[in-house]
Amino acid sequence: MNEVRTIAGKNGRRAPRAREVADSLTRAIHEHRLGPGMKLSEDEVGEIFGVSRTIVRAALQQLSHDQLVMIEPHRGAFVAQPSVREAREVFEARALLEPRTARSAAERATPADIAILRRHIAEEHAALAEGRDGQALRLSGQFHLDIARIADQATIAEFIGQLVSRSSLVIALYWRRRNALCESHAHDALVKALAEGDGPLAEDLMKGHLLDLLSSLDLREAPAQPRSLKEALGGE
Amino acid sequence: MNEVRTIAGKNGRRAPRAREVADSLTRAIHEHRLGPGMKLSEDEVGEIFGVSRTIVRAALQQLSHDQLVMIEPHRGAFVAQPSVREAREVFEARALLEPRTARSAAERATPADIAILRRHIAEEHAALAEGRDGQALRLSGQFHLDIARIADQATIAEFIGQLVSRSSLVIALYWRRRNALCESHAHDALVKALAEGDGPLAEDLMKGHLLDLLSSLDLREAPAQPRSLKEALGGE
DNA sequence: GGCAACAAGATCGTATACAATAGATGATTG
DNA sequence: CAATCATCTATTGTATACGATCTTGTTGCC
Repeated sequence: MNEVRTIAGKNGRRAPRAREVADSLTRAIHEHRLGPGMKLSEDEVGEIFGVSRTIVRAALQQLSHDQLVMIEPHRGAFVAQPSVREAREVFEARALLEPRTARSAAERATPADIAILRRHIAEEHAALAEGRDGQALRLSGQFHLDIARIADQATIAEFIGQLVSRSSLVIALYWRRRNALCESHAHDALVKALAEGDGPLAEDLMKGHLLDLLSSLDLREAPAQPRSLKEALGGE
Repeated sequence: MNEVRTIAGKNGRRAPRAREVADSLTRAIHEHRLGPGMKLSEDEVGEIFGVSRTIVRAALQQLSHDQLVMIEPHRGAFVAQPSVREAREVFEARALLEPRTARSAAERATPADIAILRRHIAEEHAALAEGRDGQALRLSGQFHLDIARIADQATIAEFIGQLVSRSSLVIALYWRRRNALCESHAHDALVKALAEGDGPLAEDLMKGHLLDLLSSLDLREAPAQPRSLKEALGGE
């Protein structure tokens, strides 16, 4: 848990630091450097980022609102461990939101938007090629968020952002096959549809892509061993 | 602004108080006792509820995440004033989520669920009859949230809860005709469809209901005079 | 008379200190 | 030897204190 500091190095400006801490933690969760069930002690996190517990608490509350961490009263904050049921719900919500949003995005996408998407996909491929699986996963989620933003729907984008985050936890818990490459092509096809302004196709592709993602999970069994802290240390 | 204390009276238990404060404020906003643009000073709110600024800050941050209040750095927290654009986004998101959710609810609703819905509708009518418009509005929103819960979709229910809250602000800003009765019948029809387990009908009714709601707003003009604090006081 | 610079006041941002609770450790007893 | 209970430590919940920043009222100058 000691390689989380990512952004924490310089605290040159005195901007709202809680946001920074929350973002760092969110990123760490997205990249699977923090796994489900890990305890986030206020003192510990505070020391890592060089801030007071006040800031850490604010950050953890934010993450709690995004359902990324569970705060148990008088116990502490833990990275969330979505149940099978929650996992299904997350993907059902995505199925409701994302296809139609992809269609809107296709109707509005500008060449600049397409360029950004292609760049993110390229980064994702590069990360995968270099074995930085965590970053690849995060960028893969970023792609979905980009589409929502292209659709020019800030509210829906916010929801999708939360869902993508939670999906990252779901994947950490229920992922079946480790060769995650399959979905890259789905993203490529989607970008193509967006570039051509083909709304209905984009909607269909997104719907199928989400179904593929869901079917690549193993949601029939128990939480795939909810790792406790000692287990995390024991594996080392 | 001094009739907000609703729940604050007795602080007998020492449960997580930030949640209580947040809930009270949320309720006050739902009932239009706190209007868009009102300033929520930390000291003031803290004094009203008899808690420290620490608690108030946590509560305000929660509301900020729900987009119910805007926190401007070094300025303070204000009840949000959704722009025309945000107002549209809120209803577009609802249009994506609620109809399908209503369909699911129709397929799962138990007699007990229907009873709860009918009870809430009855309360809503009663509140309207007695001129307690604010509570009627809140209960009207509660109805939509109930449906999401009946659909057994906690995640989507959470989103709809946020959207309903924001809708309350939108209504405060852009409501055109004051005779709010029209929608009651829509709710009655919806309950009927749910009771009969008619999913497609429920979906259609919900879609139409949301369109009606949207069309009863005046979203063509500027923020319908974003009431400043002095205006709020001047009207009294 | 209007505008700009300055000072005073208020409010927020953060850190720290204290109180309360949960969990662990060890002793004690059946 | 196992189970239970008391104490003790570690961590969270809350309040308060201090420093930073913005707003506002005033003053002086143009």
